[in-house]
Amino acid sequence: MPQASTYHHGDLRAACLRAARELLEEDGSAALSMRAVARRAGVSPTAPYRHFPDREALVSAVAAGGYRELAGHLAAAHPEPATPDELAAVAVAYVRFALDHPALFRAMFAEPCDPGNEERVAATAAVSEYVRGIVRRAYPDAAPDALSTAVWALVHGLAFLHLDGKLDASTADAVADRVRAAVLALLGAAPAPR
Amino acid sequence: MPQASTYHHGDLRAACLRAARELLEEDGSAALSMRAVARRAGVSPTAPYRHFPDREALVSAVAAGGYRELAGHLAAAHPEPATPDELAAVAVAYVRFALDHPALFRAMFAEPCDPGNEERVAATAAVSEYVRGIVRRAYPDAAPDALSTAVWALVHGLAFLHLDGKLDASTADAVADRVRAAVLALLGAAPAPR
DNA sequence: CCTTCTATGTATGCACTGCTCACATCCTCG
DNA sequence: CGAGGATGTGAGCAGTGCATACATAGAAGG
Repeated sequence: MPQASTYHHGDLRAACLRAARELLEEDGSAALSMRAVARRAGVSPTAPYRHFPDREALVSAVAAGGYRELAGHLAAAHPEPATPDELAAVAVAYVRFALDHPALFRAMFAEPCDPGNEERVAATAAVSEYVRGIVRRAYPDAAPDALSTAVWALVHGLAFLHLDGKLDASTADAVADRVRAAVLALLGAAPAPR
Repeated sequence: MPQASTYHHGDLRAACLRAARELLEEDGSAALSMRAVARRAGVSPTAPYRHFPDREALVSAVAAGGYRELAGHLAAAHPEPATPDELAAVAVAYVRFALDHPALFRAMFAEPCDPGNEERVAATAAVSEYVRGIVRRAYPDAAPDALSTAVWALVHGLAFLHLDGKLDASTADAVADRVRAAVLALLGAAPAPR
């Protein structure tokens, strides 16, 4: 625990990430400015630049955290899904996450994932691997790449269409039903699970 | 054609949209500022505000144009798709459009489609209806809402995953093959076309 | 034809932003 | 204990969105 020494913050990097995350949740991505983060962390406007070379880097770090959080959220929905129903439950959790954290979710996908940011690349790769693993386990006889790509794309697209108001997202149940139905429809085309 | 009268531009609104579109294609969404648009249109920094109440409105108008362009692009891929293969061709065109105009595509979906902007809402509704109509025609016996939602989400998700570099988009052929395979897989689960 | 009204463009200015650079402070380690 | 590097501060620049007051021109009506 950092003592109340005025000058050095103690863990400014973490404080910046937390502040950025809060700003994102409260007022959306437009409110996520370096200076606002600094204000919220109770620090001078340029202090965050000691930990993040530029705004891009801050956003990428927040996004990376978002990926980790998403992975945890999915795992919580079902640790090792194997049946189509279990897989659909994970899909519902994915869309739920997007709807619960719209600004964060957009930050995670709005800008191109610059290959320069290793943390971010690694985090997205982890999600990708997670989905692939699930599909491989559930459908060992299918072409895993094609099927997991299709599943991820379907779920990802559903998340965005709900976010954009193209699909009614007013009740959680309706969203869940829609996502489940779409995923099960896609999986119906795959070889039946063993 | 407007004469070279210095003061009044002639059709500044259209010029702004064109300039904004160019800036988007050239340097991405960050370069799309009111002032940059004004500069490119050869007009004072605040002139565009006569035609767009704020930046949001300008972006929404550009996005609306993008939706119309996308609709045209899809129709060009196949005017009235009925078979799964034809439908897949339209899907490929959708993803192609996203990859050819990444910044525009992101502008179309990055921010929540505020229900206030009628032009934008109408434009997205048109695309939605277009997809629905295709699916209804191709699969008259399926639940049209569920199936068209699933198809759109799949294709939309594929577009974003390619945009974000999660799927290799280096060659157009590879992208097309992947999209086709995913769409045909999904459609395999639907009642066969008559 | 001349006035007036309104749409459209201009000029100025404020608050804010990302970012740079010079400086201050503190912790660590030789 | 003293040097040096890490971390924070401060002032300042260029650029932004936008509001407000002003200028201009083309159309409408006498």
